[in-house]
Amino acid sequence: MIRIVVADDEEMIRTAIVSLLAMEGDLEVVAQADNGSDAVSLVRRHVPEIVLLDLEMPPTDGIEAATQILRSAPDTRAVLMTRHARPGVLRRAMAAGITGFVPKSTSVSRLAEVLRDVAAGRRYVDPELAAQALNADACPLTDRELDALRLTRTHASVQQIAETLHLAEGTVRNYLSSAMAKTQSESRHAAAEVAWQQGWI
Amino acid sequence: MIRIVVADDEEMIRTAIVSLLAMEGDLEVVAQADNGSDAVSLVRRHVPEIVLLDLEMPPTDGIEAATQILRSAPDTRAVLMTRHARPGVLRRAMAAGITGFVPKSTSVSRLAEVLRDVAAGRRYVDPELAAQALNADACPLTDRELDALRLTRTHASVQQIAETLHLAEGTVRNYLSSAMAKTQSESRHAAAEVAWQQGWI
DNA sequence: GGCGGCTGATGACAAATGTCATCGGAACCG
DNA sequence: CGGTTCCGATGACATTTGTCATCAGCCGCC
Repeated sequence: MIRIVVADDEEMIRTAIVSLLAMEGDLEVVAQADNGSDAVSLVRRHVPEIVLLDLEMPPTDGIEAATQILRSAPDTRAVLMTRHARPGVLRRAMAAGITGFVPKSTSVSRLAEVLRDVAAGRRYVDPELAAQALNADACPLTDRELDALRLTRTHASVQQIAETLHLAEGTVRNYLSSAMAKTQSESRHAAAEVAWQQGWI
Repeated sequence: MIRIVVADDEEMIRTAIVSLLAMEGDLEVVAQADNGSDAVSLVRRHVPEIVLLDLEMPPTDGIEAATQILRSAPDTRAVLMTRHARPGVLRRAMAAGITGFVPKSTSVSRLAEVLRDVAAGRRYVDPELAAQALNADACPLTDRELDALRLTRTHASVQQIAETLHLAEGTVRNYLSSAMAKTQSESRHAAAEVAWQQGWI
């Protein structure tokens, strides 16, 4: 029996996945969570073979949850699911030590196969995603540029960004200007969008 | 046998829903689509009792698809599912003539019950959503203000918005300024976000 | 018939944003 | 040691964006 903890904030899909996985005979869902931090504590309690994590889970996202889980339960293998497969995310997820990565364009029966593979010690990365990630450009942006873009996505003004980062306004403008040039965008908002789409932030 | 067409762009959840509904005995999924326009033509072909539509489906969203479906197949009843239940959306969906509205925080078994209710001629609206919608403020924005905000969400500049809408730049600035005042926002981007969160666009 | 709201526009002005050149310090690498 | 890159800053400047007053036509409504 392969013991699994499932975390996804969307009830409908989580319950659907759990029901279908439960019918697979060799898979047992021992606990489920609707957010990242619950997932961390549930894994600590149940120590399953596999934890299946949604990437998009506010406030703690899947990669962050996986990082914490793999630190406290190094024998548990983490498999990430994602809705929108942004290229750079795979790179960050691999760096966090995850074992499997599937897009939500996978059927649940296929997912079950992947979970068996992972339990058997193999890794699984969706080939489409892997190809994307290999073709993807490495992030050309510096840490501070990424900081400024992250805050831009929250609709903050340059002044607010400067305050938050404890920088001068002009410095923030410089970072954003540089980020816009690197992403060939015409506004900081568009640049932030590009960085997001690429999975850089 | 209740005949159903299901449309959701997310494969994993669509296949999961379809599998679980199929086990219900009295429900039969006769076709499925991963976008709005396919859903419209499938309903035209199969003329099911019910069409189950995801709200968030690019490029044609669920409300738009429902509108077209109910025009060409007035006997089919439309049920909308949504991930993020923005208050104003329910109002627009009801205006489009949908019969059921469920959030994706519903389990699939509960969904099956709702579909039976709807097939039996009843309406179903998630009570949580209904309460939200009743408390929600009516949209204070004019059509043109909404147009400008919609384009703002795509990170277009004022100039680009003006070109797209065939307006003078100054006019667009006026609309946006007015929208910002009505939404108590400090930038057009924030105003667009508010309008989106409220379900006005 | 007048009032109010929506649409569309203009002009003037202030504030925010983006561009560019330039500087200094720190860290890293060959 | 020198070169390069990142970080942080400044000042001057152009452009974009937002504000405000004002105007005109159109429509619906009392």
